[in-house]
Amino acid sequence: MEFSELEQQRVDKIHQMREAGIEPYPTRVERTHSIMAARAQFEESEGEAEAAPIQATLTGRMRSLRAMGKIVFSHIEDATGTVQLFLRINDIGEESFKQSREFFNIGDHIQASGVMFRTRTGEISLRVQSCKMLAKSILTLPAAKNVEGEDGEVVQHATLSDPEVRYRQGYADLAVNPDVRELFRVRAGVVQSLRDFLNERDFLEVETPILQPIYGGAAARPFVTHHNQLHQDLFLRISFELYLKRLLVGGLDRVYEIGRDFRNEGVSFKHNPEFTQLEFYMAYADYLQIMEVTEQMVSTVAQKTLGTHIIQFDEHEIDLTPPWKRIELRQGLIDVVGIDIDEHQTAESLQAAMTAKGLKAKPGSPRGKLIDAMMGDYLEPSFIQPTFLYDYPRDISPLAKSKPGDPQTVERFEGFIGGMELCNAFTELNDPLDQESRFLELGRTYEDGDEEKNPMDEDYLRAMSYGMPPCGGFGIGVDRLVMLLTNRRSIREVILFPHLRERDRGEE
RNA sequence: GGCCCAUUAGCUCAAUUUGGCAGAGCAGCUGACUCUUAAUCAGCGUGUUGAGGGUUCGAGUCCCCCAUGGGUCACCA
Repeated sequence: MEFSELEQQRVDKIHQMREAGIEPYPTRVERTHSIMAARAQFEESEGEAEAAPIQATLTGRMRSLRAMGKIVFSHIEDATGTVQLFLRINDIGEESFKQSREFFNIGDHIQASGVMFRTRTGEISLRVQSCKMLAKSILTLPAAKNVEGEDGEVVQHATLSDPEVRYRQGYADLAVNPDVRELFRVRAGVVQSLRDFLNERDFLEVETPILQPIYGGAAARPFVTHHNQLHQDLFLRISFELYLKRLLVGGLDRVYEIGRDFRNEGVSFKHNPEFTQLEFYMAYADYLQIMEVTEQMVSTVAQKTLGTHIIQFDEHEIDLTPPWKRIELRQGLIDVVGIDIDEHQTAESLQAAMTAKGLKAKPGSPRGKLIDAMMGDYLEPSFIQPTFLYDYPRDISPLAKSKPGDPQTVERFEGFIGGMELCNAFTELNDPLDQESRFLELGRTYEDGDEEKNPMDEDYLRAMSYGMPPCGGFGIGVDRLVMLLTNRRSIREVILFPHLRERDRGEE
């Protein structure tokens, strides 16, 4: 490690401490209360006439330091809160006081024992009788501080804001920005609420392979890896779908999985190469029932984690209360772009209609992709309030069941909130012969080199041939849900250690 | 991948317009101060201005190139 002069001073202190017989990174720690518990116990005792003093040993990171002659004020912070320490030379002794002043810096983890009391200004504090270093910091954490300038303007100093540092050094971001810590508590609450919701409805949580010999269940390019001993290429999964539906064949009627998907595609404010997905499959249900479950699930999660169905996202106030708006895809496109996809059964015809309307249409795209592109460009951004878009073209939905009496359309819906696609669901195709022909259809539609082409999964077809119960399936991007519930516009804000390009270290 | 913007002290930012000694606040260091919380007071600037090259008497500033980040377009269930 190379240190700046500032950092070298801290390293020198570490050596000086050891010379003075003080271990800067001791092995044993004592702690009698969390900071929150000590504060609560003290406040309770204040109400009693003859309460015994609250003796406490607290631990935390030093966040502020105000030394004035023979007393020192400092705030320490643990996961539960902050409390002021009051160090007085009379209480801890001259030698100990001197060492504290010499060796303690903002950012250090320390342990302090003493009695809870209130200062003259009324702040709950710990009158320290003894203290010790738990872990010396070398790099300085920015200490957020608000200072009023000469012109009366309040300037906030030294809060970490460079996005590159915040993402690359998430630990520093968390240490310095309390709202980031709070965000990940909300995230954990969201995941917990999702689990609770499904568990209460008799869903079984399962774990299926991440390393897969054949990828599928979505139109996306995979990451490829290799098993050395087996001499076999493997793919990181792009969805859980095909494995979870095998479980329905096996008699697990309601299953779900929360885990990581990997897609080898562009990154953006709403795409990270790895992201957290929830998928569930529910036997003896169709997509209409799944819509109802979806509304209930998302609004329940919001209620449990935020205490409300009304969320603020960007400039929008969004009401998650069921039922959500439902728009048929075909009708939505008629209303917004003025094209009836039913009148254009071939890619060529649709392409011509789009060009005539002045819409951009990538030449040579299959019909389904053109429809999908129109939907993404013109419908998706306008769906701020929760909206289900339903009934999709068959050729972009190879795993969904056709609508009765309308073989070109499948029972599929996507849910949108805040102008973002949030979830995707359908009545699952359970006819193995139809499924096989869908796979073959796809093989013809996509070029051989197109990695989005779903490879034929023979084992999946075999499973389905044993008889898969009619079911509804559902997938939701958990990161995007967290973005909505925490009002963050970038997926990187809600992921710990989001992927960034590797720094060029060639010169070191 | 294309285009635009950014990168200056540990952190947040000036100085770039018109090339002329690289500066503040916070934190840090030295000293004073026994109830502060923006502590206060007196001092100290700690830097390969993202990397490399060029123009120039002189470059943080202008030019080229590279890297990283952000935005946007392309791409993308």
